[in-house]
Amino acid sequence: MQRMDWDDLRFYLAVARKGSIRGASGVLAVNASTVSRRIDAFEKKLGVRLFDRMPTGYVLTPAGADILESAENIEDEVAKLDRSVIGRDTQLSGSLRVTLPTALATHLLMPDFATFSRGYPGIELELALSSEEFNLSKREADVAIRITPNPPEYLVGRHITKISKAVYASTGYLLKHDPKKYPQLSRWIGWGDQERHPQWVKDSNFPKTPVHHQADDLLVQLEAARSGMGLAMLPCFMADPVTDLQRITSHTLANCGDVWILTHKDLRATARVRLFMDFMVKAFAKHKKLLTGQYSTEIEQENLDQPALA
Amino acid sequence: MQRMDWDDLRFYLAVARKGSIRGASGVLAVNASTVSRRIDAFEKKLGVRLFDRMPTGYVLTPAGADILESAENIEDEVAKLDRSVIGRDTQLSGSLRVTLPTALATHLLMPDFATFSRGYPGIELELALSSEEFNLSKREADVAIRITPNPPEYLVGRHITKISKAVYASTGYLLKHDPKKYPQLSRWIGWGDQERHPQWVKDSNFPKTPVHHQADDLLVQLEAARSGMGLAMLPCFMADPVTDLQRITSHTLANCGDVWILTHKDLRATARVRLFMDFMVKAFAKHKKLLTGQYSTEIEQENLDQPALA
DNA sequence: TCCATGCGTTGCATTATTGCATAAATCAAA
DNA sequence: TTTGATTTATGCAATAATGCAACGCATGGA
Repeated sequence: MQRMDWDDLRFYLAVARKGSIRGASGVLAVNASTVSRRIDAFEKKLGVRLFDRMPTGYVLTPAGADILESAENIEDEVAKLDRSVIGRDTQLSGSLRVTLPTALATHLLMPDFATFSRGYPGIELELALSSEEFNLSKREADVAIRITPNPPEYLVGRHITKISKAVYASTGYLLKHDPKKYPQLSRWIGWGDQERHPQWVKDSNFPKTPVHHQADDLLVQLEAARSGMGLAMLPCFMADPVTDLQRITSHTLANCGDVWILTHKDLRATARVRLFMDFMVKAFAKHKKLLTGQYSTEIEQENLDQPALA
Repeated sequence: MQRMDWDDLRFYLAVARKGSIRGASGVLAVNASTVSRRIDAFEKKLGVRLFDRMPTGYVLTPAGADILESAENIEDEVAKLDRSVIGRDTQLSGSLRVTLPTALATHLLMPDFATFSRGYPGIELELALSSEEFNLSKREADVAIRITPNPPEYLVGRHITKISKAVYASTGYLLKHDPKKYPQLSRWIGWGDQERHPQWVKDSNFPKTPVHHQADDLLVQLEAARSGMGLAMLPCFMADPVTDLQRITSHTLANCGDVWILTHKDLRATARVRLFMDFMVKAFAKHKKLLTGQYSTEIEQENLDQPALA
């Protein structure tokens, strides 16, 4: 009797989710031809067609949809097993994958990561910087630094600090414009929908200033502001160290977010995870005033470590 | 990031259960060296030693024991998935694995299996004849014919018939012995423990006849009785067709067992499973008098199809 | 219509995995 | 202690799986 290769389910799941061989080959980190051939072989072994080959890609047949739930349960259980193995690891070595927002890494923490890597060369630090959130349950990352009001209950960790934003513009822009006196003549660099006056503008100090530029990426917004395109609402930790930019309002905008450092429950006992989290808590303490926007002469010193990137 | 091969878990489970590489290689149907190498590689990938290499075999480390439960959950889910695939199969083709007690196959049903195979050449009938019970949940078999008072609830099927035993001896033996008049001078061919008068003897018509021969296999008991070694308590369907043997007591011993034909809930809609079960119900109907011990002239006709095997 | 783009499959060379035969190690019994 | 049986690990040859590059096919836009 020909037995099933459990690993085929991993291929099946990737194709089912991505809807294409190529897409699946990406997440599986193998060649597309391998995916194609293994799906074919899997269907042959089962004696059932799992996917319809549409011009647009692979779509599940009814039989293929039937097994999706089981396959996902298996995936969850494998992840759990994986965490249980890593969870009892007392070695200060091995890989450690950390996910965090791009901006925090590039504008604040990169030197700290470098220091950590230098101090613990046995730990292979991998950064997962992406707009998408990596799933700690699936062990797509071991530690997450997130900006979120309240983290999910299955993650454990510490609240680091609140984070502040303020309104910035370039020195050059402010020579030609006065948003306080003539708000309608200034321009917002915004994000999200193509509205002139979205909610966040109405809530701001300049509700009458229209949005004229769109950029979903904070780094791009910062560069746009720096080039004198208009006003931008930016996190203080990013904008304060940039000498070309200055705050328009002296006070900061609170409740912009809370920074958390988190790991999965199953990983909290893992030595290198604890070590890294403790290290980062200390590192964040150094940056606290920058993050909360309490600009002071101390910040000037920080600047030395924080060259404006990009 | 190096991802886990889910199929390694199959190897891990087999070794964990069998406690040895060699034993695992048997159930996995691969060479022992493959198992050895894959376990090594798996441990290396995880960075954890799962087994201690003891002289007596492989035993789980604490870390190895940690993942056992997850691995078993995965196995269950794979089996469920497997059944769900096969459960919607409407083709009258493919493999069909049937498990049943050896005696029923060799002494009664073999011609029926042959007829079925001839009638449906597309269905690849596999017989799993063994003393151990095959697990239908794990799809070690698709259909089971079992002698059991009440089948487990997750299996569905039909009660076929009660089965009867009687006491038999060879014609030659009865010329020299008279168990009814001199029970102590006769000898039982028994099974199980090495007792002279076990419970089943006390419950029989010849409680004073001692057990002098031991054979756990029914076929061996039958052959022993046929050779004139003594009395044997045998299923009527096996002994009645053998002309050398004759019943000592005219009445049969009821409550000896109930025959069931069973399949897993998930497989009851599968075309070839239904077909086979219906076929076997009809086949059993032909054998009913033989099974229940209602010996008659009809049995003589049956005999033509039932050459004494072994 | 033509071209550019994105996707899946196929041939071929390379790499990895497997089975077989054998060696080494351990334990039980003589 | 020796012998025999059982089990795991390793060298080598055969087999199977994989990656790469090229191709065919469909779609959408100029």
